[in-house]
Amino acid sequence: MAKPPNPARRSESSRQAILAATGELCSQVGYGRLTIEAIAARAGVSKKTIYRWWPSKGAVVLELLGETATIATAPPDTGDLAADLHTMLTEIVDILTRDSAGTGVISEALNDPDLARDLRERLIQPGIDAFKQRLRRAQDAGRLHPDADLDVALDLLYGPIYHRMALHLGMPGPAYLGSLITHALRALTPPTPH
Amino acid sequence: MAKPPNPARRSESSRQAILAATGELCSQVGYGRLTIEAIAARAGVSKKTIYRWWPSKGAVVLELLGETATIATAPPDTGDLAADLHTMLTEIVDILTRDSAGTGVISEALNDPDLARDLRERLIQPGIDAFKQRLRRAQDAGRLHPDADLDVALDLLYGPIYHRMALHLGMPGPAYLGSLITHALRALTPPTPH
Amino acid sequence: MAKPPNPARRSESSRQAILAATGELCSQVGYGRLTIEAIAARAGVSKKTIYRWWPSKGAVVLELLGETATIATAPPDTGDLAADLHTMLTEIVDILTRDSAGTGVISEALNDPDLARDLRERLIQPGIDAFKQRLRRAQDAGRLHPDADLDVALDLLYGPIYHRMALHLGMPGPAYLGSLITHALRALTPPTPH
Amino acid sequence: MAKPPNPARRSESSRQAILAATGELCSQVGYGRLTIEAIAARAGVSKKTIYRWWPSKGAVVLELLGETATIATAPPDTGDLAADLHTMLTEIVDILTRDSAGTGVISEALNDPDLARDLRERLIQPGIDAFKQRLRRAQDAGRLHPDADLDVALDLLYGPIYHRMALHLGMPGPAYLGSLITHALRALTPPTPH
DNA sequence: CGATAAGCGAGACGGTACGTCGAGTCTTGTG
DNA sequence: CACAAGACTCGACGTACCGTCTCGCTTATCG
Repeated sequence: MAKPPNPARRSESSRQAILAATGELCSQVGYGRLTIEAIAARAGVSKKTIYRWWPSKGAVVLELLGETATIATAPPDTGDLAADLHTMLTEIVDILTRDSAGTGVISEALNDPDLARDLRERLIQPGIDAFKQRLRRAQDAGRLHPDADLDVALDLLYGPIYHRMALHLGMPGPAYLGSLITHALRALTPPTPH
Repeated sequence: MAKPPNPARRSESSRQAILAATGELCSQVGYGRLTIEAIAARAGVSKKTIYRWWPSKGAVVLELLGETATIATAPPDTGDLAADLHTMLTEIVDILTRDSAGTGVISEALNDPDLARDLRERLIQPGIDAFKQRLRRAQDAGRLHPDADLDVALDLLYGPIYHRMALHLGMPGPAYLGSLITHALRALTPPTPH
Repeated sequence: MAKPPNPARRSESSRQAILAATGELCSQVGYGRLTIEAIAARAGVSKKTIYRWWPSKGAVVLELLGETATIATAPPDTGDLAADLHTMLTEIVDILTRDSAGTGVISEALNDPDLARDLRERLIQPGIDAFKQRLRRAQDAGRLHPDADLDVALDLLYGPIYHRMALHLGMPGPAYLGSLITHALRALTPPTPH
Repeated sequence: MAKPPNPARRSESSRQAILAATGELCSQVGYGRLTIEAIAARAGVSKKTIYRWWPSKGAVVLELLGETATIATAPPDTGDLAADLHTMLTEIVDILTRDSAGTGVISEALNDPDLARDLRERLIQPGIDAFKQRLRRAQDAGRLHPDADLDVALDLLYGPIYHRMALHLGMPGPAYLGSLITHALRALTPPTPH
């Protein structure tokens, strides 16, 4: 029945227009008030064209985020672990602070399992992999305890950001971020030999 | 113009019926598919009555959570800090796992500043206060570093839960929670004198 | 069941306030947009008080019309039949032109048999009786054909007014009214003996 | 802003279903209790589709009347003026008696200038034109006074019907209609030469 | 190289829920 | 017990978007 469209014949210009319109509207009215109807109108595109390629507005914004993001790239490695972590965390904070697209997709995904899966697979997991990769290097360099659980590390470092976002406790500034990193590393670092 | 109704004349039975209906529907169809229309119908109540006392469906569910919650109560204090933290964290995990009401309100609040404020003031802040109160006792008992920043402690302990919730990384089980607590405490504990 | 209230204890001041408010609102917003709610608010009266004494907004306006009207009084009799008819018809035209109360009640009565009955019995029938009384005098004076049907006379004289009102053909001015009277009387007058 | 829809793409089947449902409901519950909601439900049509093409329920019923009506057609001309008038007047009486659609639209139009204009232009004026055309022929044939004012004729003949409708005096039967026609013609006919 | 099938814009369609309005009823407290 | 105040249920309003569905119109393969 549901015959999937042929991606080869897809109009790239329409795709671009849709993502552009989505971005503009999202900054103007916020993710909550964003509608497919408005995106189509602003992009000069048929609603059908949007529904042909995306299952929901969340999926469109997700793709927009993927377009913009530098997240999934290789982690920075300056040799200074704390500084690199600071860079990585700051990027997430920026995304969640910049406009409502980031928090919007996260909020939508909380009620939409399909979107949640896409979000995790396309944006989150690559970021996690990069993070772990960087930490493993630090571990190899003896900077972290050799038995340190990297999942725990992930939670300790990224957790505070999402905690503060979810409960509106104020996004962490650079200094506070530094403090968090210090504490987290202390939990993961082998006791300094005296 | 918009004259606020007189709370003294409010029908308590309607309020109860609305909250009950909200709870039932939320478990049945999930927060996302919950509608004011359905709540009114199931509660045998006029939509107007709902709109008279709550600004949005999120606000209704928030009040329902507040009704149910034991969160804001005094924190447990068995003397065993790690065990008490486990109890407190488990409660949050339960709330976020039980049904879609908890995550639903959080997701809604991400796009609705008014709801976000209510959520923080009515549910979150009391919990934070209780948490800090417990930690301060531990600090006084020398269990924590005297200079430990309790905000950092909060973030390190609760952050992982919201991190995993927001990104659908799987909610932490008791064991993993224990591991997190161990790590977090290590970051907050004075170095054991050798 | 439906226990009728005791008219003796009725508050005359409330009644006055309701009718006054009705009149003012009717001129301001028109019969169509008139609501019981607004009448109660403007009159400083409980909605219940209105419903206690009147079955519908149409009934209130009807009573207001009855209060204002001079219709039911004795017909003018200057001896000049045509002039007297002109006076009587002009009064109706005035009522239907002045504000939306007159046409409003008529329009409501078209869909509300109870109101229709009240309208006819309280306002219309007395007017008809007065009209016929005047015509009968003319008949006795030989001014009309002795066999003339007064119902027909009523229809011929008043019909045009309601015709033009109902179909929005423009209410007749004094001159046109005169022409109508002339024609109607011609139909009712005995052929002049040659 | 308010972009009018493209009539070319209009669904004729929806239009038919709407008018049919309107007719059925109007006979069943009467014009007063007719609602757009019920029409949409019965017609299996979205409310939006009704609002897209009609401004109000009155407009829908008006179109239904226009669909049904034979009014605007050429007037009958059997050579017998009185008989032809009887035919024409009877048709109006029938429409106003058949169901509540006719009186309903008239009552609505009394409070809605836009509907009133549509009613007059689409239904009434063509009927008036046909009526006058027939009378002009009678005039040419010497059956009416050459100076007779056809507007007066219209008022004298149709007026009684609307008078009795508006004031609920009982719709005229065939005999009474004949009597009215006789009288009206007497007012419009040249004095018979002796 | 011309048919033909696809994506496309436009936007009408059946739906669902929205948030508001007013009707008419009911409750509470006052005089 | 009539009244002012106003909360209540009910039902309809008119609107907004949803996601689906024709329509013609490119446009880009493939027989």
